[in-house]
Amino acid sequence: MYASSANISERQAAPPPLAISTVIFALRPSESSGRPTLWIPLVRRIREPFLGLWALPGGPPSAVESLQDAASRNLAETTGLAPEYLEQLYAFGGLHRSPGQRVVSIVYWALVQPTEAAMAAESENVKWFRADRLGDLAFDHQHIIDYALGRLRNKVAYGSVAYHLLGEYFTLAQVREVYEAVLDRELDPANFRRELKASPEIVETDKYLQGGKHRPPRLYRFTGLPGLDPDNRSTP
Amino acid sequence: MYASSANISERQAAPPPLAISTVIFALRPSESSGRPTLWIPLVRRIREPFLGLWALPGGPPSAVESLQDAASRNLAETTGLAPEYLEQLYAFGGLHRSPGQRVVSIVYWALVQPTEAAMAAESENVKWFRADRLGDLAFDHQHIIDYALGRLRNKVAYGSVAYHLLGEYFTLAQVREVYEAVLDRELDPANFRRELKASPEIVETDKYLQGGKHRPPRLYRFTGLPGLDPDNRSTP
DNA sequence: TCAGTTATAGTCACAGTGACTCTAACTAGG
DNA sequence: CCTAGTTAGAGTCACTGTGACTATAACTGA
Repeated sequence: MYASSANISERQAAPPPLAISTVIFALRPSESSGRPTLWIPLVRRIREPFLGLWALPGGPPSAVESLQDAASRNLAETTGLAPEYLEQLYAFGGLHRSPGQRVVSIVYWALVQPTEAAMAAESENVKWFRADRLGDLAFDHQHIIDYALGRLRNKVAYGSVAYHLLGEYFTLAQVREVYEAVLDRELDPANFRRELKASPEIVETDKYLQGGKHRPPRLYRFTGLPGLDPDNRSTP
Repeated sequence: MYASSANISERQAAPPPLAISTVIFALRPSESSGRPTLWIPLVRRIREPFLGLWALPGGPPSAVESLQDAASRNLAETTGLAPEYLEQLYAFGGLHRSPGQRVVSIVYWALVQPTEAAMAAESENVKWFRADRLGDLAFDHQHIIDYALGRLRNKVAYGSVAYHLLGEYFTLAQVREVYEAVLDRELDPANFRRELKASPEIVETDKYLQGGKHRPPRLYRFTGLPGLDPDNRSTP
């Protein structure tokens, strides 16, 4: 009775087309406050559906690259950047995500460093937006970005992922600003510093950041693993 | 320069075929100790590649069902059961997962209740195995199961997912046995009980479990949400 | 030289938790 | 009926991590 299910496994129906998309996060100073905020690059739709609207960068995976390589590639193509952190987010496969044909999207999310992000390529059809001020997006991309933001917040709160949004050297106050921007709440500077100093992945350097109007803060480095798909490091 | 990337998004190459697979967990008493252990149903391959080996239940999604519905369906087809908990695990898309054609598998993981699992359908080509004694599996399915086990452990340790492996009524000691089986270490009964009693999702009933050789323990119920894809509850 | 600002160290009270002890309530066997 | 054995379940104690807060250090700019 149930044995026939093994047959079903290999019946070939018309497979839904597959796409890879990537939510790319980087920090940029806010125009108003100057404090770091999250930004996301989007590409303009140049055909129907949703012609003219902004959408996540993406496309079909080529036959000779892994899913992660496809994500990495469309990140490079839209921004010219290499990701500091890249991880699979979720596979979205609802029936009505795209008008007309049904598409299954495997979505990745990436973090890139601000120094690079500042000089990232922009053009008529590629533009960066503040993550909290996106306007109308194509498809279900607003929903996907919300989901990615949730994951980012979760990973920042419980993991050691915030450093991938910073450069090689950073002050503890800069790390705190990243946490505050992502989690959207203020943190006690003294307690936050105590917590970071307890982490073995954060090491002191003998450099200091000069140029402020106050006592120069010490610079630190992150010595944890580079964050390329930690969930899937050994997956073929 | 980068604007052309928007074109790439829609160039149509031959898309890799898509499959949905499901890792299904249930508790059964161990033959030796009688304590609960994790079991997984597998289906026998009835064609090449890997003819005769055991594999995860799965198949292509039909054009008219969501990915989760497809997972739910092949769960019903192989075991005759409805999942108590069902969540997306990961999309595996390496180039060499399957000899010959490249396949992208979106894998779900499920928990089913032991009362049902005990009477689950078995046949020549569908059989349950202890999760820690599987033997040689087809494709990369051993790797996928290891990954699912890691996720299960993590969710048990930090979430409230263990109850979906139990029936409606359970004693606190039974919950502890589930934790011990999944996490593979012993837990202090008194402290564990204190922790559970602090959780508002676990409520006392006025029933007791009779039939032991000792003081009858009180039965409790879980009042949290049913665990059908909490990550994706509102995703189209 | 002093005011302003941030860095950095330190203190205190409290909540959560691991290890442990003690009593309650049942069954089984004589 | 009594006692030993077993698990249920309550409670204690010391330690640790953490939020709130205070105090001092080191710089800049007027």
